[in-house]
Amino acid sequence: MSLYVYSTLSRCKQPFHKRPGETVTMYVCGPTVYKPSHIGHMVGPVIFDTVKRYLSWLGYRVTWVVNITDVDDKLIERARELGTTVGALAREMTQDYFRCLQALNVTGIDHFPRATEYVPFMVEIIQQLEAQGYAYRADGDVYFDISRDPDYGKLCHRDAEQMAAGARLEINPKKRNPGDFALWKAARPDEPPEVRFDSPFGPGRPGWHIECSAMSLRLLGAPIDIHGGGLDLQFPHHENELAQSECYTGTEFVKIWMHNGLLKLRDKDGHEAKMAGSLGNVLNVVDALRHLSGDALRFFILKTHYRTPIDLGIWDWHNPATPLPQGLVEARKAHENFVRFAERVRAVLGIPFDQLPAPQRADEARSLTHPEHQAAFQRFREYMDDDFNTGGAVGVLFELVHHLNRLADQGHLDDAATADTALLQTFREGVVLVRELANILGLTFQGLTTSWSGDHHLVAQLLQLLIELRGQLRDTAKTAPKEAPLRTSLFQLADRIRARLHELGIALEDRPTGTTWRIIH
RNA sequence: GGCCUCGUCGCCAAGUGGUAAGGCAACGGUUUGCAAAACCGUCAUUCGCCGGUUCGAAUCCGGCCGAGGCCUCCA
Repeated sequence: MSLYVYSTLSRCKQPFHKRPGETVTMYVCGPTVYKPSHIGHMVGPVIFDTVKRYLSWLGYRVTWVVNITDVDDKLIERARELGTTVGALAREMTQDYFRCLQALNVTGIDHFPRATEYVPFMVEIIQQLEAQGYAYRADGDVYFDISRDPDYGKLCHRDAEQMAAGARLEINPKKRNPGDFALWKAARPDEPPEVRFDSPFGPGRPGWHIECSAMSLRLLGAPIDIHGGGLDLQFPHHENELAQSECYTGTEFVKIWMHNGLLKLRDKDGHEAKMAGSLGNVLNVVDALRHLSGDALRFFILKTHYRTPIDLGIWDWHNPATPLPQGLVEARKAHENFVRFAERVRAVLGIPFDQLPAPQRADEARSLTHPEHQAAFQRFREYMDDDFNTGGAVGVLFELVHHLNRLADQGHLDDAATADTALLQTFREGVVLVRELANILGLTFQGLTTSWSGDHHLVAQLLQLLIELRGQLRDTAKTAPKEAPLRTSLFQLADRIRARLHELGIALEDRPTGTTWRIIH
């Protein structure tokens, strides 16, 4: 059993080039912090967080860097629109990004370098590229000359001629080749001084691609084991980053290029499109989290293999009555299985699911006595070893939960007085396994808890009171004679309370062991 | 025009040479005062279409049809 990972460069799954115990470096292109994050921005972080979790579980020591682009055309423009500074806008949007990551349980990022902090090193790289003849100055700008790099185009399998042939871009007369790209952009008089940096080439600011080269090389060094990002970054961003980095260092830049699929959705007429600000069909993370838990959103991302476009289904995004795309509504329903399971576990074992101790590493001692548990463990690992197939892994989790529910039913585990102790032991073993595997995926099995802006504790107490009173109604009704009108009306009253709460987004479940409540939307 | 994906049950989705995981929805049943939940059972002889290779193909090859991404900022 060993890990295989698909690389965009080789176009095939290749055996992972390091052994457990070794250090793995990972760099993923982060956001330009000029707008609140939409759910598409979370796909990469969730996937690579899961990659790190799995690698760590296998025993690798992973260092993961995600950059923050805090100087850029869009940022300048947006700050001007809002009448604020680039710095203030960037700080605010960076905070939004961090909150989103936290909500999705993305905890593995070790460094968040900001582009503006690495300008001197970028200048250094550009100077050397120029000295080596890979770059040329033109009117205050500095461009990378792709014709000097024989490897240019190897990541995306394109060559300059092809690109020139299909060129829709108007040719910048300063460039020697149409495919040349800016390493340094000369300052323009209409730009605020805060985005103007001094350099040997004159005042200006770095081009888009150079920042990732600088931050990844400085913090991780070449070769980086895993470089990730969205599929849309493949060209030109990663192609250019690769070219300039290898020309600068003279060595291999990246071992494995991983690209995740993009979010897609369908409008009312059934036309497919990706989610993009330019199309107006974006769903901000904070808006999504009003209607489903961060864990449910993470689950939604993970249930599809990372290289496949993730299908949000139909979404009438202009209609306030449909705050969520169909795919998220269904993911929330599917995820409820996990939430209910976690509640049951807490009721049976007396420990919240996300506080259960479970092995953190693959080589940690664990005894799986039940064949079903052994098989699940095996299959989960095979899926994850096969290019991080989280979709298959999630399936294993569902099967395990189903199996454990059956055990709990058979052993009457919900009621301590009647519980079968042998089955309880098996149940505990299985639950710990679920917890271990869920943790690799970063899933906590938590449902929606933050619907109310008010006092959560008070709400919980009021609900408890309501449940208690309703329980008395039902108890009275049950003891009343079968045909008594009182019995019927009391039950009707109890049902009405339950129905009304359901409309408010609270589900009541009457179990033999008592009534429980849960927020459903 | 060039490069590249994808098309598996009503919907989502795993499976990439050995005879179709899983989830949602739906339908029976157990249970319940009734629900809900949980459990039991049913739910693709078939993987866009047509050919080919093979003992054997959803999986490989060719063609066709359909959807999408990138080539300009984009996770």
